[in-house]
Amino acid sequence: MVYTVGEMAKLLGVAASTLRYYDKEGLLPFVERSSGGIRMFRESDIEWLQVIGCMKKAGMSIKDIRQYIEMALQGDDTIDLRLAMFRRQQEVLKQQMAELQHTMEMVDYKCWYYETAKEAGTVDAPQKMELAEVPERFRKIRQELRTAPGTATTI
Amino acid sequence: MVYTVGEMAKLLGVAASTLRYYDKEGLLPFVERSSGGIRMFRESDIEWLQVIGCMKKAGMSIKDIRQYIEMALQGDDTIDLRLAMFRRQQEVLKQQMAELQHTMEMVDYKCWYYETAKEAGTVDAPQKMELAEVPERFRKIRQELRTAPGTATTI
DNA sequence: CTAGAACTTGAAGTTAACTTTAAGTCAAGG
DNA sequence: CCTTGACTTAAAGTTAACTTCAAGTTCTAG
Repeated sequence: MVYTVGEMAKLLGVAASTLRYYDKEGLLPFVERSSGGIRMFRESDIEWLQVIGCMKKAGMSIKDIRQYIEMALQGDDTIDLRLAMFRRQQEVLKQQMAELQHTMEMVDYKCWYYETAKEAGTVDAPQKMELAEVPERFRKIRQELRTAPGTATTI
Repeated sequence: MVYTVGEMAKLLGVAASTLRYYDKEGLLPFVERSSGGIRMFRESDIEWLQVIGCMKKAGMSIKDIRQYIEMALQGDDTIDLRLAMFRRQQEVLKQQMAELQHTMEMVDYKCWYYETAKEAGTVDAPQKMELAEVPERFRKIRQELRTAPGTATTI
């Protein structure tokens, strides 16, 4: 089974123009063409496309992804390089996860903040509350929000 | 203690031009000016800036953030709206977290894939391995990578 | 009082990742 | 054979979020 660019785009849930753009940027050198020049995506190309999609979600640029594709096409000589690349990406993702966790704590705090404000009818309630009255799990983030990053708050 | 735009930028670890841009976009209506027109950031403005930073990390656009700032300046009438906004953002973050988790699984799989390839000296080793030989925790993601999204693989 | 660093603004420039347009080509059904 | 819809390319346009530039102003230290 082979697919045209439009069919593959539909299958993956992206725009056909995106796949053409990726091709132009050298991300799809493995896609073959018909005698008339039309792209023929093979079933096995789906894996390439899924990996590209995941690398994009991991925050990698088109340029970085092309490097990976080029390495992969070079064959077994680049296994070490590719392994190193994914190991580095693992670290990047861990970092992203920690940041996301932190952002979530802030949003949780803000939800509590506005729930408290709603009950009292004014933001003065949470805003002027003593730290000791604030639920324990929000104390750290509250302190953090009120000071510049990297500013130690311990006296 | 008040800060100029350059001092505040340094404190927060961003470019001064970024703060000026945010101001131009209406994100910093609370920042006062000296008689000569120079921005004077107050200690308490740090909290606003931290919240803006967190909202950005959560993937919100400048425009969305401005809406929040405008609501906050309107006072207690918009508490409900602001609460709804952060609740929605909570959902968005949960979704992001799930995606990041999934991306991580893919990268973990790829690390295993290239470690196995490295040992064997060829990517054929992991590529052509039977599903049963693949470590259990990578089977699902391997299947997923090899098929289009939403394609059920259970026969 | 003045030099110079840091501030001000508006406008233009940058970058990444697409998307759209225009002009033309291919392929399948009738 | 011919229509029609999907394909092709190159080139231009879009968008968000900044960054840089140019010309002028303010503040601080000597």
